[in-house]
Amino acid sequence: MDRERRYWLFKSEPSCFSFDDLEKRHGQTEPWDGVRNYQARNFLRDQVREGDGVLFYHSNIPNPAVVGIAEVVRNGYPDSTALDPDSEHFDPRSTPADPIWYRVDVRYVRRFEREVTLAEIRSNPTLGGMMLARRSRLSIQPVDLEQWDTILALGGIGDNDH
DNA sequence: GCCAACGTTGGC
DNA sequence: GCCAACGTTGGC
Repeated sequence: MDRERRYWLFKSEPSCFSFDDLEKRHGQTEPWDGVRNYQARNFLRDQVREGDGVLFYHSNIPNPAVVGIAEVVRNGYPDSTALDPDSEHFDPRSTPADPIWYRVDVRYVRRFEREVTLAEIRSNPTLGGMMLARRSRLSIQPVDLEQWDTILALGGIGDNDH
C-alpha cells in the first residue's frame, strides 16, 4: 500500500444484503455494487483502497447499528450491474467506455460481540460528529481513526482486529 | 407505514 | 445556474 489505511462506514439494508450474508462468504470476496449516488461513487472510485477498514452498518430497521467489520480487498472498478438490463441496478446511461458507476470488493473480517446502535453513536461525545449521526443519507462515509477505534471498542473487539 | 430530510431532475 | 417539484432514504 502506498498510503495510510483509511476507514469507512458502508450502509446496507439487511433485507437487501446483511452482515450474515457477508459472513457466509467468509474467506471469499464480495462485490459492493449497486451504489447509485455520485458522492458515494466518487469515494468508491477515487479514495477507497485495498486494505481499508469498513464498518458494516444495518440501516432501515428498528434498531439501526454497526454490526461488524469488513476489509476492502480490491480498489474501485466499474460496476457491471449498471450495464445489465436484468439487474435492478441497471442504468441505461452507463456504457463500457463510460461506466459511470463503480464498486469495490470487500471481505468479511469480524462480527462485533455486541452491536453499536445509532442511538449509542449519537450519544457518544467522540462519535456525535460522524456523518451518520447527522442524518446523512450517504451510503459510503469516511470514518476517522478515533471514531473507528471507539466503535470497535464499543463493539467489544480489540485493536488486533484492525 | 409515515414523513422529514435529503438528493436529483428539469423547466425556465 | 436557480430552485420548485419530485423521488428516495431511512429513522421512528
